[in-house]
Amino acid sequence: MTSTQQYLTEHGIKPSVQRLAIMQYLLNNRTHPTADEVYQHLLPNIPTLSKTTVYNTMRLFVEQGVALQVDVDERNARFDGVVEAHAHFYCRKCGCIKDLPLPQIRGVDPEASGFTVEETSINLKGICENCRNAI
Amino acid sequence: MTSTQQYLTEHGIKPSVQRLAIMQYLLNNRTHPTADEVYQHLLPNIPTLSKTTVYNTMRLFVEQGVALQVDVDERNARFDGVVEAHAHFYCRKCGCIKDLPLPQIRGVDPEASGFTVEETSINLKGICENCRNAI
DNA sequence: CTTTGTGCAAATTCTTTGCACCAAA
DNA sequence: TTTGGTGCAAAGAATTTGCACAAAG
Repeated sequence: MTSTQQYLTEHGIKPSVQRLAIMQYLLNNRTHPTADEVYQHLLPNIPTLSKTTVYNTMRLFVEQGVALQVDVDERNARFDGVVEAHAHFYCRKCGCIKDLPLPQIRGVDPEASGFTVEETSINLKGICENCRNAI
Repeated sequence: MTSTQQYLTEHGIKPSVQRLAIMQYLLNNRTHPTADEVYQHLLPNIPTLSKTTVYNTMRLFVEQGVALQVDVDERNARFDGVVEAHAHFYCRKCGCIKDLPLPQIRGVDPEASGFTVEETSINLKGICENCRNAI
């Protein structure tokens, strides 16, 4: 049983009140929230919280590998505290984002979960051939 | 040999000068350009072109299924005239986007093409269970 | 003390909207 | 003449930046 505080420390992140609250929120609410959603939900508990801090913290989390930025909603950046490999399903009607275990993607019935899939995208990120050779 | 004009017409798009030029650009330059890149490249030939028209046209193209919006670059929307299923590789250093045939993704050596893959994301879009049942 | 985190306000950037003019059928 | 396309200017929205204050070791 590793505490959130330990978790952050192990990843080189100093655990401030704000950072702990944001990470807790990401882990407890797996809704892939926007920066604003995180901000709105934490504001009652941390009245001095600013959106800048949420953005700063999200960037730090992504850099340190304890969060992912999900690029499925073209309007807002969304963040995910689950860093294990999995796929995302984005609903065009209500805007929700659901997790899908990877084996399910390759299964016989991609819509077994009740989703109507209209589009699938696979995006890789890294360093391209040219940039790698240029080092 | 289907002309671009026929191609647009077949998909319910009236082929104006601007629309033809934009579709030609997408098909000839498979660089997944941003709206601004399309605008800048076409401006010399169509001096009255406005960015609004580029955005309008891109939305129309995506709606009519002759272009895709690629969500791999968190800063800008990018567009792709190739609508056949394929994956994208985004280079974090130079910002280029390369196409990858789907079979390559599942192959033994994902980096055979010379890319260093740091992150893979699979995103589905459609209608979720709740929204489908709510109709 | 010294370093790092926080947060306000302003700036930046991308995209959309409102509206008027233009073009084609 | 009516419909739809184009484009300018302005608005809107998400995110970043500059800077000063606060907190922690």
